[in-house]
Amino acid sequence: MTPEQLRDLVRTAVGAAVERGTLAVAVPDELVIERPKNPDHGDYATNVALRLAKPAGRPPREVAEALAVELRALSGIAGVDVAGPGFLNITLAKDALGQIAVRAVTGGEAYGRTDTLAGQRLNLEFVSANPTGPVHIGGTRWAAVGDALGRLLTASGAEVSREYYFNDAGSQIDRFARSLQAAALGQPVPDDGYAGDYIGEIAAQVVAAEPGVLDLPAEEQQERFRVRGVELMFAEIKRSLAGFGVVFDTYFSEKTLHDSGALEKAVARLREQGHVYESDGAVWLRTTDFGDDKDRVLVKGDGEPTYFAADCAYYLDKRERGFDRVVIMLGADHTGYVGRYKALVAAMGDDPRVNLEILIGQLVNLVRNGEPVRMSKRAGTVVNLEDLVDAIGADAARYALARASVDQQIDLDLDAWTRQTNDNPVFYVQYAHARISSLLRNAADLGLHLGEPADVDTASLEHPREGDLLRAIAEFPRVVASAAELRAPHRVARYLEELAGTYHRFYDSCRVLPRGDEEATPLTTARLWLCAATAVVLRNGLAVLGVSAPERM
RNA sequence: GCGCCCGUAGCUCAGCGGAUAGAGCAGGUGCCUUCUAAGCACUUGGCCGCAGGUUCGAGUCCUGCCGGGCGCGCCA
Repeated sequence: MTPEQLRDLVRTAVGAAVERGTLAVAVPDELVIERPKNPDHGDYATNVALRLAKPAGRPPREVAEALAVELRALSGIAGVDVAGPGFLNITLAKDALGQIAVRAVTGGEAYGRTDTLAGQRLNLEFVSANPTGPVHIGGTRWAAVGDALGRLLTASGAEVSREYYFNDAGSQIDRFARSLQAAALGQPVPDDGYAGDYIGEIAAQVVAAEPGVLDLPAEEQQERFRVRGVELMFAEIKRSLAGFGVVFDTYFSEKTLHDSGALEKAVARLREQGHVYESDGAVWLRTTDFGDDKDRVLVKGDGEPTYFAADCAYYLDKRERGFDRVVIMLGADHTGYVGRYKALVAAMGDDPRVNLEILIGQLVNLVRNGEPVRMSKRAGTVVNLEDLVDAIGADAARYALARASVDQQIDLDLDAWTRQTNDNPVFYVQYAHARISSLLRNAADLGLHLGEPADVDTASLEHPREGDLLRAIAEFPRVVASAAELRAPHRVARYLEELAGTYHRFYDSCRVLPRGDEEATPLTTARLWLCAATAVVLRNGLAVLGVSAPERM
């Protein structure tokens, strides 16, 4: 029995009590089934009686007693206790709890998927690093978290499109082009330029791709470096992201907005809505009408549109492509961005609470030998995605970045994550999977197989550690659903660590395979199902995080 | 000054208003003659930053303060 099925039973019990006349309340839509920390409190607990006490006009414990009577009569329930202020502690029948293992194994990759977000069309934008250099450590965090979030949302039934917006117009790109040009000509880096070994490498590639480029007039030459450089740099970024397991549905070029006239269209629309004015030779959007700190410039005094104007056009484009919710993940250095973005959405006539969601994630600091690593883009001492992967591996990198709440700054200790010992939680989780894989291989060697679901004696799983494991497995769909809803992929990682620990403890006290000349029993088969179910959840959970589930370690 | 995030064990951090606040690491003591010891068991360690408030119930919600990070451009 899953917690969801139990919730339905509790609802049934409330209905029965109302019908019998022992309780006079409306059956609640939402009621919470939780897993008690204390094993003496049964398999599951619900606070429904505490919630219903007030509307029923009766003390919580009386309500609880009335519900307990009804619940005890239902099948699959072995016992109900009223405890504390009025909690209902529920113990499931052994076979009902054990069926979780069967459900997980037969569900396979689908176990954990729900339809809690069905019908939502989401555009999920993350990374969006400009093609002026490799994806740095901050962008790498969004790659790990954003990709995991995308998988979570999909698993919860939402229709998700992953998008990478890149700036290939404007002054940053000009500076990039001049830096490449200088490098190719053997000149020093311009004052406002980009440094780092990659500049020289890209410059050399541009020269190789366009043999005559160095003989062109300066301006034309810079243009070639700009176009080719962006192309090459972006290919590099895509390659490193792909190596990290992150691929986008759409790579959206800012330049196309400029070229298609989308910016003018967006400004015109805002003007129609009556939120645009002119001052000091510039065109402004009155974002202060929508809670922003100050109004924002759309078109500068020199006639050039701002980046913000492109944002307006980009938002409009997403909406016109049919996304009802625009989700954007940004670093903490873009916090100031939230107010103006909400305002622009409101100025467009949309509701920022419905159509927009900006997820701000805190920054990543690198630590080596206990000392913070000072990074400077200018000096080229930046640690980027590939550096991190080279140092600690893609699995560890993705896990390390995804296991922390995005609200929390990360001090990523390169030494600790380089050690690849059990300091590293990802190995703890992966090890559990490898251990099960090995066990199942050994079982097959002994001629032992899972067999048909109907033949499993799930009631034989009576050991407390088996119950712990079954309850942990049963949690997975709820963990996925809540992590998706809360936009918190790190919950999946923490859950997996808990599950792995629960499995290791089960393994330690419950022998699965027969020893020596012992015969296999129904319990042997039931435990094989339990192990296989655990492996399914570990695989599915790691898959959400984009981390491999090794068969051997 | 204003806005956002954080403050929980020696360290790094979990904790969707519920019962006795958890994990890993670090420290201590044990457990491998057969399923992976990258494991397990036991143990040491807490004014959940401070002060009020809401609630049957607050680490969790609200207000104020203290401390740390980030941001506040006709840059992108």
